[in-house]
Formats: sequence, C-alpha cells, structure tokens
Amino acid sequence: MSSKYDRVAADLRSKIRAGRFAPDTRLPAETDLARDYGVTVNTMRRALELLLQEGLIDKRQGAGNYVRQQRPPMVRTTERYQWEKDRVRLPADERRAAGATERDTGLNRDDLDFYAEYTQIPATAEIAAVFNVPEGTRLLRRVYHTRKRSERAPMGTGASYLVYDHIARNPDLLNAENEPWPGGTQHQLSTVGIEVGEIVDEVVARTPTPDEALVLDIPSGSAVLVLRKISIDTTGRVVEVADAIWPGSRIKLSYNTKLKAWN
Amino acid sequence: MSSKYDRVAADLRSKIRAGRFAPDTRLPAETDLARDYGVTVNTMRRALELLLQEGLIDKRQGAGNYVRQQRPPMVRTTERYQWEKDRVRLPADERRAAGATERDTGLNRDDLDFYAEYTQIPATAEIAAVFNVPEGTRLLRRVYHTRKRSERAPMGTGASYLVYDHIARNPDLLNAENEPWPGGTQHQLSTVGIEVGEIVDEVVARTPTPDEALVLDIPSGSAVLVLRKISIDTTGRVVEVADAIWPGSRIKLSYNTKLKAWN
DNA sequence: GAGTGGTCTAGACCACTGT
DNA sequence: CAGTGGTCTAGACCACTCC
Repeated sequence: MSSKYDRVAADLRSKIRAGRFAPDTRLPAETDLARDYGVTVNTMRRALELLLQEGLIDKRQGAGNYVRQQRPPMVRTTERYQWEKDRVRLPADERRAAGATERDTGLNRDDLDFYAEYTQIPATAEIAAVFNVPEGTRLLRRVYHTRKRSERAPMGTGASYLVYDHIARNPDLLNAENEPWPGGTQHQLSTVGIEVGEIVDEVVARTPTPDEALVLDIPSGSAVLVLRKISIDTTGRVVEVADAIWPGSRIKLSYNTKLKAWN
Repeated sequence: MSSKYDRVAADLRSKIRAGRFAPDTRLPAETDLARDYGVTVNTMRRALELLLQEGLIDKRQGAGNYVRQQRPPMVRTTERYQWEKDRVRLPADERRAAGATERDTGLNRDDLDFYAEYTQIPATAEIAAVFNVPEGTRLLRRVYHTRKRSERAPMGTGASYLVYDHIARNPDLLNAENEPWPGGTQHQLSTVGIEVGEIVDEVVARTPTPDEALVLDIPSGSAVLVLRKISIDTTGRVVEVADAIWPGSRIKLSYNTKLKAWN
C-alpha cells in the first residue's frame, strides 16, 4: 500500500508527462490542487516536493508552481582538452575569439557572463594530497561562475587551484582582472613554461551543499554533477586541480575511448 | 534570516562532522531532539530530511536515525575497456577468474551477487536513435543488479541492449543462465565476430526515479550517477547500448586523457 | 492588496523494529 | 509491547509576486 502523497504525485506526474499541463504554464494553486485531490495542503506540498526533486516543476514563491521547460543539457566532451592545447600556439586574436565554454554550449561570448575571483590560500590536506605537496603550501584559488545573460542563476560554478610557486613568475596570472584569459588555463600555464601532457577527470554525483543550492538556485534535494579535473605536466607533476559543479539537469559529459585493434 | 529547520540542521551537521556522534551510532529519538532544540517534531524531521539528502544520516523506520558510515566509493576507470578487450583473447579459465566489476571494487567473486534477466523487446524511439536502426527493431534487453553479499540493497543496477540480429547466431547469448559471462560483453560479442573498436561514455547526474529509489534503497532526494556506454565496432556500427545506474555516493568515474606533445 | 508559496505548530494514528 | 520513525490533518502566520 503506497502513501497518499505518492499516489497524488504519480497522478500529477503522468498528467504533466502526457502534456495535460504545457511547459512553462502555472499549475493550479496548492490550495486548489489539495481540494481537488481531497488531501490537506501539507500533503499536497509533499507530493509536489517529489516532482520538484525530479525536475518536473519549478517552485516560485508568491507566483506559483510551474511546469518546467526541459532544456537539452550542455555536452562537454573529452576532445575539448586536445582542442584547448592546440589553440595555445595560435595567435592571440584567434584565441580570443571563443573559449572552451562557448564551444561546449554553442553560445556566443556575448550571451555569457563570466565571473572570477582570485585568492591565495594555504593548501588543505585534501588538495595538498592531490598536488603531492606539503599541507599549507601556498595556492592560488580561483573561483568561477558562468552565467547565461538571460538567466539569473549561474549555469555552473567551480574552483581551480594552482601552486603559487609554479606560476608566480608571471604576475599577470595572479590577477583576476585578466579573466577570462584567452586560451584558458593551458595557455596560462604555457606562459610559465608548463606543458600539460595528461588530464584526469574524476566524476561524482551528489546533492548540493547548502551553499551550492543557494548559488545555483536549485533545490537541496536535487543532483549536481561534480567534475574534478587534474592536469599533469609532461614531467608528471600535478599543475592544476579544478572542481567544476553543474546542476545535474544541465550537463552531460561525453568520453571517447579508442581501443587497440586485435590485428 | 534563515529558517529554523536550516539552523537546526546546521547545528546537527556540524556536530556530526566534528565527530560528536560516531559513525553507525543512533541519534537521539526525533521527539527528544525536537524537545532539545525547542521545535516541534515536524520541524525536527524537516531538518533531518536535509541531512538525509546530504548522505550524513540513514533513517531506519522503527529503529532510529543513524550516523552514516562514509564508505570510499568504488572507482571505475577508462582503462577497464582496454583491459576487457585484451582479456577476450585469453583462455577461458583465466577469463573466468575475475570480471571487470571485481576489478573495480577490489572484491572477490564470492563477495558479490549477480542477477541478470533477459527479455526481447522492440526498440523504443530513443534507443533506436542511438543504434541508428528503425524504431521497433528487435532488441535483447539485459537487466542487471550487482549486490554485495553482505548488504540488502544492490550497489548498482543497469540495462544493456543488443540488436537481436547481431547476436542471434550464438544462442548462448540469448540465455540469462550463462551470466555472469566470463570476459564480459566484449567477449560475448567476439563469439559472433564483432570486434569493439571504440566506446563512448555519456555521464549524467539526476535524482532517482521512484522505481530506482525503491530498488537501490536510497531516498528520493538523493543523487544517482547514470552512465550510458555506447560500444561501436571496428566498422563504425553501434553494437551495444548500456545504461548503468549507481547511488552517487558509491561511485567515482575516472577518465584519463593523454595530450599530444608539442615537440 | 489579493493571491501565492514558505514556515511552523499541535496532535492523531499507523507501521515497523527490537526485546 | 514499548519505542521509534512515517503519514496525515487542521490551521496560523509570514514572505513574496504581481497587478
């Protein structure tokens, strides 16, 4: 025997899926829905909570519950890394034309808002272990938000860590004013003689932290995809650790593995 | 001004993180916690709901709320694909020794329970598009659950699709009794003359469907990681589409990209 | 200011776990 | 069967959106 809120949710879910409520339209008020289904408002809210978690509806305080427009997620492929590396050696004006984010989203530079903040921090135990440096080593921490101009909440957020001593030779790299840097991190590293030879992506799914839920404007009971990118230079040294976080519904990662032929 | 349940959750969260409640121990009863924090039971439950979503606690009806033991997630790397391919040509007894799942988890064959179910279905529009075959084409659908013997709920679940006409030449491939097949899917395909040349992984994060939440025994407001593996043979034909689903907290995917040298 | 969702309370009853 | 979490009700008041 399933619960009342489960049955109410199932009914509403199927009605939405069947197109009985069009995308971007408002559902009846919670008090009305509750009356129609013969449950209290609290129980009705519990049912709507499930649909919210599934990404079927958006709740807007004071305005109503809206059927969510399903946007196709941005696709991020492995090839971007080689593409980024190849571009490092292009002239500056070509690099400036468009970055990797524009490539993934298919949007123009003008459609995107880019925010960066630099701070210097001592390495936590966790990050230090990845870099294989002592805890407390001076790091440059760069926090990013990427936002579509047309939207309030960012598409994604992230942080990148560099070892201060690796990059201090070029003071331009310490200044957030130079973001977005044409050519991206691989070009930045190239200005201090670092060539990236290998990149490891570690992918995890979890619910957002309270901070992330706030910044990304997503419910606490939704999913985020976390990508930790670890860049290793041609001498085997870890030169960048970057964590990128997207709402699960907005991103698809794609990885291509070529296998060696038998013959 | 944040809400009461937020503040209560934040306090409990920090106490758990600080080790004030050891892993696997029971928290005080909800009625007691509510009294201590000066809120009603309903509000207390709402705070606990947040910690549940974050994976900090487990709720067990009738027994209590338990601080969750953080298990290190299983790591699944790209190298598994080449490894699997290399094994196809080994003698049967060596292949039988251990499969890819055992390799990822570091567990023995005896610690794992493997369940497979085969059915034949007509291709849905969505799957047909990936295979690039007409909708309704006959497919073999193989549903899997992998479970640690010591646990009730499966570690992960998944479904694999093969085009019936590709594999019908070998009747052994149509029978779930032959699972787990030594050497895995790549070996199965090799018995009908198919050599896999390329594998594309598509990774997505979302909340579980009601079904998945039930089978995996996870809350509806948690995250699952979904991997769609698309295998392409050496002639460029899609030969397998497989969806694997894990609770987000139990899996980490790792992908290694080697970049071409500049010189 | 009317209408909407968000928070919180108080309390009843049910379902499950352990002893 | 005592104790625990799960469901549901009824109603008050607050915060926000939009006209």
